[in-house]
Amino acid sequence: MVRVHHRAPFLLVGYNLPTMPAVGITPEWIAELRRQLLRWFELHKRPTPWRDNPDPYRVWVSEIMLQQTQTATVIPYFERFIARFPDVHALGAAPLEEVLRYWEGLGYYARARNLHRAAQLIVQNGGHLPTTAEQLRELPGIGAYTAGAIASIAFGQPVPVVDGNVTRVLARLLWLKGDLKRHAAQKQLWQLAEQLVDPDHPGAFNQALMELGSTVCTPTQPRCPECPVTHLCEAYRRGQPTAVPEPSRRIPTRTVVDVSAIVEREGRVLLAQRPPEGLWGGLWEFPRTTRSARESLETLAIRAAEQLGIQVEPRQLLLQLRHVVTYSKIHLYGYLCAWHSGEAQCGPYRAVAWLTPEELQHYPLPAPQRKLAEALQNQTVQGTLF
DNA sequence: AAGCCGGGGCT
DNA sequence: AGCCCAGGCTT
Repeated sequence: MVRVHHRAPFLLVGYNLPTMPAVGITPEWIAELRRQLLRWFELHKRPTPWRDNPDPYRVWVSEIMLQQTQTATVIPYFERFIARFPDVHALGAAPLEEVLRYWEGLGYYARARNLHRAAQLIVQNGGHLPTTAEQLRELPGIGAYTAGAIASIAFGQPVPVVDGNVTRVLARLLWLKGDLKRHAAQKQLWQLAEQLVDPDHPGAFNQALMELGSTVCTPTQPRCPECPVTHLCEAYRRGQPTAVPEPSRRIPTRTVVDVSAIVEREGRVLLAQRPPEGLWGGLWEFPRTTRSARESLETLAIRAAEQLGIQVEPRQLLLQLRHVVTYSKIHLYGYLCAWHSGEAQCGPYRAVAWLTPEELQHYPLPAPQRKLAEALQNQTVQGTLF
């Protein structure tokens, strides 16, 4: 016998997939979860431009931007992007370089490249987004999560979504132990979410689950007093809301030093374009390289200059140092292999250009490089090494 | 299954 | 200054 408003009996069994509860998800429990989440969401959802006007194209753009990026960060980017590319036709017709310029600062630039490619595919197929998760999934940049999000939010399809927020909320509600990033666990979470999603309000339900995860059921400091479903939450009942989900293995990080060379000539600065794929693909940057942080600054600067193929000339060359943390390896990004009489040729870089400060505005740069460009314009670049 | 993308938030 | 976060894609 299970009573509503009372903890359902959880029984953790470990025969095959020990992360999943065998008992506890009753129809009453699900109905109460839906009711409470939908009510809470209606009261507490953050106003966003894509919620104010959820046409499929806008939902799509917002969901791509929201991958790995928080809502507050996305909003101003979304508004600028939509103002310039108001529909799929405008996006498909625009040059990639301009799309990247509007994406500048958001990171993960493959998202912009895929969005652009997908827009062109959609235009070729009549200009309408597919309406089912399965069909959406075929577009570049749309995986299981984004397909479910667009299908449920924009088209009202009763399909689930599982992202990091949903994973965390479900782990806490149902006390799911183990590494939930593993494929077997993710598969189970999708099945679970499929059972839970409200068939009458799939978009609101999915957004409610994610919104709860991002504003209340947060990773390190959950605001349980503000949570509408503590009475359904096993982690809360145990008094250990942050004990689940358990952390998964992390790739160790290393500190490296990132060196940019600012080469000026007759009021122009030297920029290089990165290869179309990989880190900062297709973006431009001041010629730069990275080296192990263990070397002395002097050695580092000399080696960096050699690496960039630039002869050290005190008045022309400025090296800006910045510490960065990468995931697992030290990147060596690109180099200029020749530098003579105003001509610069490049190795892994795709192209080089001498740009005036005005022209610099129209080229997509990674966020740290844009900051350097702005510092250069404001004449605040200091720390000359030579 | 594991690693690569790259910003921002938090401590 | 360093740790944490995370969907899609490649290998």
